[in-house]
Order: sequence, then structure tokens, then C-alpha cells
Amino acid sequence: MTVENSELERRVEHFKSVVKDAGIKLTHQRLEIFREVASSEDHPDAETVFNAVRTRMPTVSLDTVYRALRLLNDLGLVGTLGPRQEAVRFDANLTHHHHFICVRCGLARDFESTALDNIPITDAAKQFGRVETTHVDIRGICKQCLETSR
Amino acid sequence: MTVENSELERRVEHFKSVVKDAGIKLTHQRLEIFREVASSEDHPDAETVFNAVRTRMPTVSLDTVYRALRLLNDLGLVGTLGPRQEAVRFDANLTHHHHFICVRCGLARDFESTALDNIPITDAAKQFGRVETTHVDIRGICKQCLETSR
DNA sequence: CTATTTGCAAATAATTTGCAGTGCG
DNA sequence: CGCACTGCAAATTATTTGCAAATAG
Repeated sequence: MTVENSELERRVEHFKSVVKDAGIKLTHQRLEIFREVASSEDHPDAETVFNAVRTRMPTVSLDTVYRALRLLNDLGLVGTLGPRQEAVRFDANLTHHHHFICVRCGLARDFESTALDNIPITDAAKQFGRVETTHVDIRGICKQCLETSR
Repeated sequence: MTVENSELERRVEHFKSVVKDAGIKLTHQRLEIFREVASSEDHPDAETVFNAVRTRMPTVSLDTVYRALRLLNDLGLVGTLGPRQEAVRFDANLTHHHHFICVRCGLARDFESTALDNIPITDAAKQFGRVETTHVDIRGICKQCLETSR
């Protein structure tokens, strides 16, 4: 699935200006790596980006892809699907529930809300297939982190 | 943070009955590992469960913890925080958006919805700290998978 | 008893890092 | 031309697996 050209060009221009403003070098590989993520709607992982970029740029290495993706993430030019997890975390609460996630320390807490269990599913979502469950992820800063930063 | 005793006991009884019905052996280590996840509200990872169980059962090994957690997950006795990801997946769409995730093949697609951007935050969530963003994850089966299973 | 399960150690897979050569600004 | 960046190979981290000994039912 591909992003339309006008949107892609907008993203590439934004990338160039952010990179320049950050005083970071605009290398051929960084441009190709960014273009690859920015032109896909597939949420590719590092390996997938590597294989795609490699067809046009056979000398690129996998670790450069990792380094570039991390850089893009730090610059806020790309995000990741779900909060960056170090390891899989388990949950024995089997009732339908939602999560509060602290973006600073990773604290995760369940909460229940029948209102959120029943939010209306937009047609935008239904077009992709059959909907089974809806989870709301609320991201923010937990009380503990708010205090320690004061 | 600890789960109340009555709830913990209910979970342990459910665990025992599911394990028995599945014809799987109820070992000391499985019980302790399940009890650890079921009594915590912290969404521990395998290493954390291992360290906690180890204090009461010094001979337990880390790989037994991994095996038990995977078994519990397969039996539907525990869930994981976020969809099980093999690798980090990137996203160059920086607008506020939500995700449709296919639980069968992992396909992920963005969609936008001002209605979902503005769902009311319950007090239940506010008590944990300062809320920054709200993401809705819709899980289901994508069109492609629905067709191939027909 | 006997098939499952465990603990150990070694194998994988994703990701990161040290280092010497290369190229952007 | 200098320092950030790249490619290579080796290190780390989370997780899985093969195998002989231990144990639940």
C-alpha cells in the first residue's frame, strides 16, 4: 500500500528541513530510508525497510537502517506502532479493559470503562475487515514521574 | 500494586480448572508463575516474574518461566500488553490517528477519526497522572484473512 | 509407571556498539 | 579538510530449543 505522491513529497521536504535544522548530515542512505518508511502504509520493521532500500542501494547495511530509524524516531520524524517495548509484558486481567501508559517510565495500569468499551466504530475502521475488540490506550505521565520531575 | 485476595483466589481457581480441563499437568512452578502474574497489577515481563518467583522457589529457571507464560497465554489465562510484536514497526504518519490491527496476520492500518480523537477521558484514567494522548486500537480480522479462511 | 515437564546450556532473532575507512558540509 | 556517518563484525538482550533427569497423575 502506497502513500500518494503529494503527501510523500511533503513528508520528504519536512524531513529535509528538520534534519538541516538539527545540524545533522543529510546522507543518501538516510534519505532513502526515510523515503521508504514515508511512502509505505504498511508499518514496516527495520528488516523490511532494509530489504526495500537495498534493491535501490545494494551497499546499505542493516545497522545503518537501525541507526537511521532510531535517529528519525528521536527527531520525531517517525513514530512506532505501539509504545516501544523492551520485553513482552503479561496481564491476568481478562475482563475488557483499557490501559494508561506512562510514556516516561513505562508504568501500565488497567482501568475499566463501559463507556470506552462501547465507543462507536467508525466506517473508516470497518472498511479494513471484521472488528473484534476495541482498546483505548491513554498515554501520559504518571503521578510518580510528575513528582520526581518537580 | 497488588490484586485483592478474593480476586486472586478466583483467578487461581479458574487457572486450575482450565489447566485440568486441558489435560495439562499442574506443576508447582506453573502455579507459582501464574499466581505471580495474577497477583500483580504491574504487567510484569518474564524476567520480573522470574525474579519474584525465585525468592520463594530458588530452583526455578528462567526458561520455565518463559514456557509457562507462553502456555498461559495460549490457554487464554493471561494476555499481553499490546499485540505481540516480533519487531518494532515504524510509522511516518504524524497526524493524530488510530490503528486497525489484524490479529491473524499482523496487518496494521492507520485511520483518522476526530470522534475518536476526542473521546471523553474517564476519571478512572485521570487518577493515574496527566493524560497526553488517546489512541484507539481496533483489533479484528482483515479482509484478506477473512477471504483466505473461507 | 510413563508421558510431561523441568533445568541446564547452547541456539536464535532483533538490535546495539566499537572501530577504521569514507563522504557531507 | 574535519568530524559525523557508514559498513563490517562482534556484543547484547529477549526468547526459544534440544536433551537427560525429575515428577505429576
